[in-house]
Amino acid sequence: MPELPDIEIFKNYVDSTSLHQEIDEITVNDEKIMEISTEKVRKKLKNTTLESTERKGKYLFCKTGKNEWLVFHFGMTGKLNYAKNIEPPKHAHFQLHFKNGYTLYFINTRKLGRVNMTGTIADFSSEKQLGEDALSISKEDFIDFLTNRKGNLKNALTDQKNIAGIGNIYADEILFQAKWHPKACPANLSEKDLDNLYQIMHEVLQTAIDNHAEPNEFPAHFIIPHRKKKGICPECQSNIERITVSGRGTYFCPECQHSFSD
DNA sequence: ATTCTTGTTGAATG
DNA sequence: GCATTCAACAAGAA
Repeated sequence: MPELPDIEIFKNYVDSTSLHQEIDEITVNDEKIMEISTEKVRKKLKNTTLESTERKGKYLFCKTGKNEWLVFHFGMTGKLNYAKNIEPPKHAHFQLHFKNGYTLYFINTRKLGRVNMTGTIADFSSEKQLGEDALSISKEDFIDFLTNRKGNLKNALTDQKNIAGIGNIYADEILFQAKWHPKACPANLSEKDLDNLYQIMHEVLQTAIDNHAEPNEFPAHFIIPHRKKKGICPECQSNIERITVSGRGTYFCPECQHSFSD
């Protein structure tokens, strides 16, 4: 489930498995996921190492020994597996083979993930129009952005150009915790409401990371485990409703979540 | 069998 | 130029 908390877990995974080991070779099994040519990536990665990682929004950046960055975007079904002497996993369309015999498999069931490289994260961010990370954005920038924002609140939270990292699932969670209807108009939020929403955005994302982005480890008051047909609100036991907001399936509690401050 | 799905992009529409 | 909606990508789950 690759949104900000999931990518943070992937970052920790790369940090604890794949750093400081020389890369022997790469394998690309489907060019579709490559945003730059396989040959360029091969030339840049062979005989170097991954030295450190950064996450911004839903992107994972791995700094190489040559001072460039290998970039992963996980799409909707991307994940990583670091292993030795195994049958390559299904859909492991990109593979980094290390000289110690291990391979880092980039598994992308649906081919919506991407592999890229960049000189600097700043350049990459401007190319992709990537906004401030949701865990790094200042309260002032957050409030500035939502003040005068048109459209619905959920769409604003998932706009990667302004707040990077929140996707469909965590937007629903943040709005549930903040008790806002996903279609609420940002203009309905007072300064105090925006302040509160900012705090809750942080809390939800950090709590998810602390719980390994594993929904079945989430606190009982989270809506994510109940985000399904016939789901029951963990706060008031009402039936969770499903609607479409900005083209995405959206689950919310009609009793707890409102479009205006009380 | 049909519908839905964690994401992003670009075309079509109003 | 906007905001909004939809299709496309692809594979699998419900």
